[in-house]
Amino acid sequence: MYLLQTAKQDALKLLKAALGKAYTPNVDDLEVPPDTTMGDIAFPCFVIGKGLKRNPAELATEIAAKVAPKGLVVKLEAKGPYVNFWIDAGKMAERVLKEVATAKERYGYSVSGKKKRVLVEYANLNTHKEVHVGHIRNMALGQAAANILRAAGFSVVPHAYINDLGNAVARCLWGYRKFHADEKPEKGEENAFFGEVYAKATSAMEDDLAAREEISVIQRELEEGKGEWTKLWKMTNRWSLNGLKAVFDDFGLELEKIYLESDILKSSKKIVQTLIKKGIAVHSEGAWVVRLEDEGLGVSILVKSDGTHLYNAKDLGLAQKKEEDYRPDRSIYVVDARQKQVMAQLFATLKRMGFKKELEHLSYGHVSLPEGAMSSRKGTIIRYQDLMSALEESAAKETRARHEDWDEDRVARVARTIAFAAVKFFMLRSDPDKDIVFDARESLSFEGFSGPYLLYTVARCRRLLEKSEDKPSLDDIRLSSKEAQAVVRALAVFPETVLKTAADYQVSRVAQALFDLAQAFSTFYAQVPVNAEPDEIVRKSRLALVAAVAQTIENGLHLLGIETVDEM
RNA sequence: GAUCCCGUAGCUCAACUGGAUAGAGCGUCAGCCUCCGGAGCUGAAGGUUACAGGUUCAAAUCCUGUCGGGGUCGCCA
Repeated sequence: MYLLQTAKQDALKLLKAALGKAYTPNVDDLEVPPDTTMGDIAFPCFVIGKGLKRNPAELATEIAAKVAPKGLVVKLEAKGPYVNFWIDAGKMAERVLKEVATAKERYGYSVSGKKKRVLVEYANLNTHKEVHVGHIRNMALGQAAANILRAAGFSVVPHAYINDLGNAVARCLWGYRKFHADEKPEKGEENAFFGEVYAKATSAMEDDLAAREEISVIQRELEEGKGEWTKLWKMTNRWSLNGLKAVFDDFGLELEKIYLESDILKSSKKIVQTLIKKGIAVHSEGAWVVRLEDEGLGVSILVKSDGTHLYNAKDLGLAQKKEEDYRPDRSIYVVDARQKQVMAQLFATLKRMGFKKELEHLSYGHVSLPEGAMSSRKGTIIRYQDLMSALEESAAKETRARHEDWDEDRVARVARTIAFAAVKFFMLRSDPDKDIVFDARESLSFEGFSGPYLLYTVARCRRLLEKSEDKPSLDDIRLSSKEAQAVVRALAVFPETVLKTAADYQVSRVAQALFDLAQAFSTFYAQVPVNAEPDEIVRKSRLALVAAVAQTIENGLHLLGIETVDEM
């Protein structure tokens, strides 16, 4: 058990002793006071005050007077309607530093997930389209969620589902033959190339009924898997998939499996047939649909009137395939918030099919630009490759200026890490469910609440340790300054942050906790000497603190899918 | 029209899910490198939490309404 949990248990014991049978408090009743001068743990007395028909402030005073501090709690005091508990600062520092030193790269981890198997579906990109900043948010979020669940003791299967059929693909093939026949995109340019073709095709077919009919024919041929169009598709799809896989590698995604729409279409069709037989899917206006109006979910179209299948149908096949492959306890879909209804329809349909697994839609908000929504027509899409090279270039410039003696290779390597830290942190630092405005200028600034700031903090820690002639020591820990204690406190809450986040996927909380820790450390660093401290025992204690900070920030960043550097 | 989400400092976001004095970053202003990395630190200014009611010991948070922004609503995902 981590320190803070133990301390809370100690506080609970005292409360139970004071309250007797009147009320049995649990961990959720405890809070963290807004200010450290008010202690480390707080128990509000409003609820029990109401139950006992007593004034909460009086109750708090009574409770505080009734019991004497014990265990990790060294002091308790009533302040208004709250009972506040202070944790023994010395013991806290000692235990936290030892916990970090013992657990190392697993500090913050737990076994609460009991190895339950959780599927995390994310990075659902489309072939024949481009990859842009919106997808970056998806990839960053999915990766972080998977890592955090794993840290909480779940057995996680991260995987992607690639849409490589469907109307968009047909549209793109049509445009390819019409405008770019026989062209082959250069390696690394596949996504951008198809993005352009797709955009061109879309505007060309807009007012062209004949074109729409042609595209519909193409799609049907693709679904049947034969004919000239399928031949062409096999080639372009390979190119496109290579482009997507290059992005996955570049972004550092660990996907255990990549499902392709084209592979599961067959079983999807079968499921639709079964649904029709069972009467769950019905014929309506030429299409096959599932009527979900009574659940307030409208109508889910599975098969269009031209006979081709929609994603609602294909996702059914995918769900079944995943069930066969993994028998998960829980399934999480990381999908854009705009598809809330579609996801709800999918879950509802699966339920009607008899699916009993826990299904969750981890939805995330839309990414827009300061000048408004991205639009391929207006040419305001920020492509993955373009953004990353701009960030890397900017980081390289800064790095070069700081390290004139570094060769270009080293500069590029570090710049790359900084660039990824910047973009991933930017995507993860705000509440997933909220829309965000992606300001390229801000993401290039590398200051303040940013990934590079955290890398910088780690680098400073590493240099301190490297330059020191001593090793950190845990034997006799002396950290009396308030700056050091603030750092210890920030270290102590980290495990709870991870655990909580594994439950609600609010990944931004981890980003925030790391920033709080880094800020506390920066203040400590500016105010308190480490290597220049004359007293050896104090010096070695501070070194231990520095080591713990570096370790914890690194752990947290890794959960967010961010690598660190020793120097920058 | 129906339905869902959102509205907090000039800008971008927090606020432990109903708790104590609403906090950060950017930007602005004023300081800090003869101790370890200034991608940093310290401080200041900046708020009627869109508005109006209501619920209760307590509301940025819950309810109702108004205004404003966005998403979705039968063949694109």
